[in-house]
Amino acid sequence: MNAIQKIKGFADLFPPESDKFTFLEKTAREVFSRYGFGELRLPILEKTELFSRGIGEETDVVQKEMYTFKDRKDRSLTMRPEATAGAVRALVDSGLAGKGGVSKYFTFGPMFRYERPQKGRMRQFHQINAEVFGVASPQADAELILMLSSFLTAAGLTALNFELNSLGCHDCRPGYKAALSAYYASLDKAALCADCLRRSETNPLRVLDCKVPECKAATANAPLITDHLCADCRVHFEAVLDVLTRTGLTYSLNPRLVRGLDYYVRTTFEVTSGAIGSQSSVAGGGRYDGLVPLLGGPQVPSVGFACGMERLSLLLPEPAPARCDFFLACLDQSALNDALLFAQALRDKGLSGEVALEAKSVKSQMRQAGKLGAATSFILGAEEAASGTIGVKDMASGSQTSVDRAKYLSSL
RNA sequence: GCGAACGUAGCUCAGUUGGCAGAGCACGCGGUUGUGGCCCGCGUGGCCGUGGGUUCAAGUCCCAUCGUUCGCCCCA
Repeated sequence: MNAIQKIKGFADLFPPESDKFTFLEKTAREVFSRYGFGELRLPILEKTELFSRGIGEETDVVQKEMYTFKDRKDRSLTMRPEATAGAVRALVDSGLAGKGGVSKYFTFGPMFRYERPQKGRMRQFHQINAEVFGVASPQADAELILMLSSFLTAAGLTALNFELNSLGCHDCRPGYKAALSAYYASLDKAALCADCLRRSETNPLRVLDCKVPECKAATANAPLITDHLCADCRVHFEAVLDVLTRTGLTYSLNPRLVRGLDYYVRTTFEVTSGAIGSQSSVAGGGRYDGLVPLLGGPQVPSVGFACGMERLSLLLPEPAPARCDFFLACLDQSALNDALLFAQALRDKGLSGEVALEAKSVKSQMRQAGKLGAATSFILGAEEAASGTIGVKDMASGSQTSVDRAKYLSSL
């Protein structure tokens, strides 16, 4: 029989890789709960329309990256490519959106995008998301960014860059886009790369984020969004920055920070690392005040972020091996059951360890005990089985004694 | 969707101008009665990614295909 392989861009996570994911989730839970966030568990499959409407029909994600298929009743369904649209749908669906007040949720889970895999980019990847619904204030943005920062710090990730920008709102962004288009029109046609020539029509903001040196040079003097913000947007952005500055968070302003999803307004931010290859963004987010109404709900201002677990995981050190209190070596086939029962009793007392499940040579069993880093080895052979005793060897010193099994257990 | 590199033992990788499939690690057994780490000996383990082609002969050369990796793009 031929073996069946996993599909491209999908990964099986074994320890210690899976331990890193568990650690990230545990850390996120602890930190987020200090900020009053509750866990939201969302479906992975949604109606396709949720994403095409929520993320934006013209975005790359919707145009060419979604896992979309028909179900048995011919409905178009999509494996979620991101979490925010689903979270908003859940909010509206459940009636919470109409209730007023503030809702704060985090959610973990897999996302799916049909892209060419590379370092830090999988077709199934995992995010930690947090969303705040119902507050328009800049303090909500600032608190969320601080929470993200606290989480990353708690996870031991410190060499990260925080970049912030404001994309303006539906009042001031059109004026800025017009100024930008006028600027591109004034440039020599050869000044931009082929991609950017196209983008200057389709997505003028994206040109600012191009990494091609000629484009960087050509846009060096381009008008900046931060010079075109309306008064409200400017005040909002400055309030966010004021809080972050006063907490001592190191950040940089990046007026060229453009995010690929249509729904962002005002504050946007990104956290990057220089240590994980070309997919350097480990977290990103921003304010999306228009999304809830776009998905059929009332006007509910919102702000959120997403963290890429695979990318964070690349920055995490190898976790320490699990503590091993004991290894129970069994030297005689006939004593295997007694060995297992003794190990069970030790584990019931809260100890961690392993027991021989087959009677291999003493040497190999002791080697295994050493390899596991067991603090203590127990040795159970025919002699001990008959007399109700067991050998107890301290692995660090090598000294060994014989004890009565029942008495030993009751002394723990 | 585009580009480049790479697929040989469980893992990391050698393999010459085409000529009997290799090492290290890991695993198993042993180095005098039932005791780990260091050291030593022996052993298990391979459709050389897959399918064609060239050749007396292919891991090696050619074509195709699948997969992996790193970029582009995009984003977390």
